[in-house]
Amino acid sequence: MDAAASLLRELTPEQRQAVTHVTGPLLVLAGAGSGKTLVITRRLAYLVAHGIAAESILAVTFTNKAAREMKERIGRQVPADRLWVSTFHSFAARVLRREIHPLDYPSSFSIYDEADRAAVVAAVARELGIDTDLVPPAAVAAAISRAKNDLVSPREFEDRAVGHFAEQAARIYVRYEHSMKSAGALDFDDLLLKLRELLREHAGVRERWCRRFEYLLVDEYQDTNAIQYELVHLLAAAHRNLCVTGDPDQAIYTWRGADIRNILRFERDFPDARVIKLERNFRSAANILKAADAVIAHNVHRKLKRLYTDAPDGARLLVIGAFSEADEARAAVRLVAEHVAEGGRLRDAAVFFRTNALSRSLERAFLEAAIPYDVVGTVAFFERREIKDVLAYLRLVANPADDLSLLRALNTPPRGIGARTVEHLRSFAMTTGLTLRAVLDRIEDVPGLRPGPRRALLAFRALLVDVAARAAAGPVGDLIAHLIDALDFADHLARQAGPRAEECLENVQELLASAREFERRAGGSDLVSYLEDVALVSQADLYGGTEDRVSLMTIHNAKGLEFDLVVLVACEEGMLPHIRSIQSGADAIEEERRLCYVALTRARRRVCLIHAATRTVAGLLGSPRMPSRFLNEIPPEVLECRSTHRWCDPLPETPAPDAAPAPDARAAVAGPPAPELEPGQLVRHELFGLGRVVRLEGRGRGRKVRVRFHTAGERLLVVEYARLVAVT
DNA sequence: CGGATGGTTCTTTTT
DNA sequence: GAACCATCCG
Repeated sequence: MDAAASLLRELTPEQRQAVTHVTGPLLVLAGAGSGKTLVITRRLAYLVAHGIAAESILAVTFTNKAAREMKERIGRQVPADRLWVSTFHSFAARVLRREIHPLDYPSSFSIYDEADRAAVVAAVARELGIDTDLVPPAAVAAAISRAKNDLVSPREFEDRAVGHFAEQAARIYVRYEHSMKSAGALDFDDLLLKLRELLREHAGVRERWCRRFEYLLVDEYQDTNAIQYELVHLLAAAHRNLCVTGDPDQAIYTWRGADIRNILRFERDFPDARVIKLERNFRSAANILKAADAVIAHNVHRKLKRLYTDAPDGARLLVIGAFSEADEARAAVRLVAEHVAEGGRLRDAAVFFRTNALSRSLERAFLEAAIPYDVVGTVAFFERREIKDVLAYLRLVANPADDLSLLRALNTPPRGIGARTVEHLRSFAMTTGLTLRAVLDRIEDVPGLRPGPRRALLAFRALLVDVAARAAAGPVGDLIAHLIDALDFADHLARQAGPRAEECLENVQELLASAREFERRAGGSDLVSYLEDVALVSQADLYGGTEDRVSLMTIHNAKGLEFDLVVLVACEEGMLPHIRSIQSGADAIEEERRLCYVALTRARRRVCLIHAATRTVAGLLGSPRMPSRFLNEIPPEVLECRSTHRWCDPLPETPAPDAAPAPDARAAVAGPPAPELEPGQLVRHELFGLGRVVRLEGRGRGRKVRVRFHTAGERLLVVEYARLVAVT
């Protein structure tokens, strides 16, 4: 029992209670920074240490990354290989692979992401001859998603439809479902819905999984939606060994169907539930906590909760007024540079923003300052065009009914199959009720094809047959490598992507590497599970290498993370709270306030809030901007206000050697030793690609190098930070 | 058919 | 500023 005893070390009495609670319902209301993750991992390890079989435990987290980390942490204390830790969506997909048969789907079903759904909606709208100006596909896609979350079937949707948009959306919804079904495809909402259907209507399946998982834990319960709520209750109904954790003040996903009431009514759902509040904050300096507390206190619809800390006040929160977004970005860079100069590491600093578009000016500024950064999920890796192109072939092989993937692969790279040919194929498919893949097999019967396209189609079919054979024979990595080769993909990218070709090719190489990595991690190379893995990665999953870089991300992506320094940009009316929320009313404003709360409580030591007086939105300079109302909600005594004109120039100097950061931090920032540089030397920069050294300037730590990059133009970089690699 | 060109229209947050 | 489109020409 030594292992079990060590699991209780260094816990507060409340934390200990939560960890040692074994049977029956448990609600852990965990304030920001109160050690929630610690409690969850310790508790799961505690269960295993007390003889509960790991495979009978299911833990649901918000991202796959959180799942992986949690599993790893537990694994350090007890054997955790057989523990199921995953997101709702991954969990659903995993169960459906084994159980979906009664719903008349193939177990190799495709998973369609948001972009795929939009494409299907657009295609369906076109088929139905619907004017996409009056009925925008994006709005229809959103309406369909909302309907699914509210358990509204296409038929019910149709019955309720009032007005042109709703009526047309209803027609599209009906046809969309049909199209998904015949493609053997599920969208994100379907994953949860189909699992719900199975558990409700197929007693055998229900019993199997309810018996299998005797202990359930759901993290971030405040952000579960109605279907997730129902799934949890279906699975826990028999044994009621259900632990949920969360914080209503950190609910930031109501816009996609999450319902805070799920967590608020837990005690009513389970009157005998044990409720444990974790209110002591171990993360933030007291001033930061005071500010966050004061802001969130303005929310009316709220369960009262008080966070406290023994930590010292720390610095005041810095509020900076900038002129423009460029000015703001420079201020952010300067703050990060100062953090490093004071001995901090880049990986302990983060810049948060409300919308993705705001990352651009920041990226430019950090690039210019040659400070390495990581952007979490701007264009998510797996949504890149070249990646989706390659994956389309794999998806098609895994699920030949997947028409969307076929259409994508059909003429990428261009092989002489144009819109007219596609129309012939589609109308033949429509009249015969065949999938496009099946139409290819009967290409001889398709009327109206000219010899050129017909030959191209035959070649395409032969390619698919070849790829399918290889898929059956070898690992996914080999398959991708073969595809890149067989498609002449490098050549294709060079033609299609122009100056970005190299970057695209690198992405494709990265895909190959990730497939190999998957083979290692999963210990197998099953194509279907690889594609599932790919489809369900979240933006946050791809973030967080071991490298020392400053993090740039949306507040939503910051959930669950913590940093010494947090810079929050665009603290303006219209951005935070966002204009759309201002327009949609009080509840939306409260969610924006929770976002602000989440942002503030990520910080351990230092918070800087920046607002700009002007900002270009959609290429246009907007009207003057007001500082965010949330800034006014912070008590002035914990604030320090500045404007950039007294403060921001001159630009940050590289710290002098004697004022240098601690050796370990410096080493981390500097990375590998700089290569010997001289004019004419060919070098590679991680972001700018290949270039040639023009000139060296200065000496010592501040030494700079001017490089003319093939694609990124000429740039002046600090040698120490630029991480140039000499190319011979 | 495919690539290039120029015009138009957006931008909240994401599993 | 970029992503998406419609249109035109080789």
